[in-house]
Amino acid sequence: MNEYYIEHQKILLSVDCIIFGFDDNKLKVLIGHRNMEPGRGAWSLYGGFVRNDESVDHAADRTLTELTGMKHVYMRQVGAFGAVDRDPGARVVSVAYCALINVKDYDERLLKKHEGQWVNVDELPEMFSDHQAMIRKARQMMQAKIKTSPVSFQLLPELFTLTQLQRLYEAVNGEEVDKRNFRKRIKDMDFIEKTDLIDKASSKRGAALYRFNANAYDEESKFKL
Amino acid sequence: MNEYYIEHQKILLSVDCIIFGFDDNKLKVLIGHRNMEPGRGAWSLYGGFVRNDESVDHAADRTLTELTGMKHVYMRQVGAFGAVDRDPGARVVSVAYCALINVKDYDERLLKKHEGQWVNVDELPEMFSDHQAMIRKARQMMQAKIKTSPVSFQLLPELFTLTQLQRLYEAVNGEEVDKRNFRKRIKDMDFIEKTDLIDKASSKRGAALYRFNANAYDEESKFKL
DNA sequence: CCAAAAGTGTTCCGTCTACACCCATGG
DNA sequence: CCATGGGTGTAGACGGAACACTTTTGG
Repeated sequence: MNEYYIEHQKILLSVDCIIFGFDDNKLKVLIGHRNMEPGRGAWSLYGGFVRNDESVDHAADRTLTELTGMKHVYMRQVGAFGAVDRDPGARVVSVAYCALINVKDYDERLLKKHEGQWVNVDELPEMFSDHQAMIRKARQMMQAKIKTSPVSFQLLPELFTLTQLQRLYEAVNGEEVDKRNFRKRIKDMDFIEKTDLIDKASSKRGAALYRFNANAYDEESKFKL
Repeated sequence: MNEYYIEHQKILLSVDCIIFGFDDNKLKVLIGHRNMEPGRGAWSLYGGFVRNDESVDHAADRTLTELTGMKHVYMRQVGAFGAVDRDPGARVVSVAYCALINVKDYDERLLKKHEGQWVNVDELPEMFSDHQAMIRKARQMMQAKIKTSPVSFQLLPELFTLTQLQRLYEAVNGEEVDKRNFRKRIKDMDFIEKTDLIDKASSKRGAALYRFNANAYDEESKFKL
């Protein structure tokens, strides 16, 4: 009986990437126009089919690299989306992945070639299939993660100011927090290191630049924002 | 180029169920012997292939019902497992689901027919493929969930004592908690209702039986254990 | 009568929250 | 000289953790 279904199963497997970035104090997601029928032209996440000789994780990495030129990016599985009619053209089950990138780091030309657009995660357009639901789920994951593990730094340049970090935190969670309390929590985490450098771009006085020291951070470190 | 991969994709899609139960103050998982080559006879989760005309979620429900006779069971997706060589016989990607059932509720005959075995989640045998990893991930999800949402009641009979609930909580998290503090937290949750009934099975004195009132519990209720 | 589980409050300590003013500088 | 964002400390409220004894009853 199992053999019967194996022989006749006609399900395609794809991946979709929810690529988050942080810019202009807003959490953004990178989307594009779908380049296949059905639904050609609709707003869509970037995705692709899983190849026979690669893992599902690898398919997601590859999709991201093809789009941005970036490698070794922080990426986590969001989940499988498997409704029968989620793709009107064929039976396609898709595994969604969430990637966090620094908006300044990708290859501009590649992005232009693919006509990628950064959109505010709170102002999504109509999108193909269940892609909005994928983004919502990814954002929830992100909100949970950012409080207890040092993922925020993936969205920032190597050197950042505490105000940038705070604005990022606020953008992800959709609410403002007290500056003094926020900075107090940062001080408790030794692996967020103050450098001697000053960023003069954001203010006249200048703000100290910080760096996340991944080596100093390890399993027993407490992360709490 | 996409078309090329669609045509040639040879990936099968299955589901696997991590079925948790609570018995003898231990968290258990229901496993069986694999009934297919390769790996026939190895310890394995219950699973099956996704049909062309059903959602992935539905495939998981169906698998559980075929095994236990139970419907409308609490079930959540754990994630997709997609390593290339995870199944030595074919390219199979599997979506794992976690189900919580009350050990007394399933159909004994069906379970016997399938030769299901409850094993302590802390003492798993060698298992087929990545099934141990699936169980570990499901357990982590469970530990996170049980603290903030009322899933524990899925593992208990409708009427239960506070000691049972506490032992369950301890079994999931692998550590003991203080009885008085635990009961204080229960008192704060109005949707955990004390009944007039007394359970005499567990002690000479008898213990009050409680019930989870799902109607009284709603979105704005706070759940914190 | 005693073993075994049920049931019950208070104190302490650490953590989180609320809150307002001075500083440095470019224009 | 002033507008703009950077930087700093304290007091009070709240929530979590530690902790021990009495009750009931079957055997």
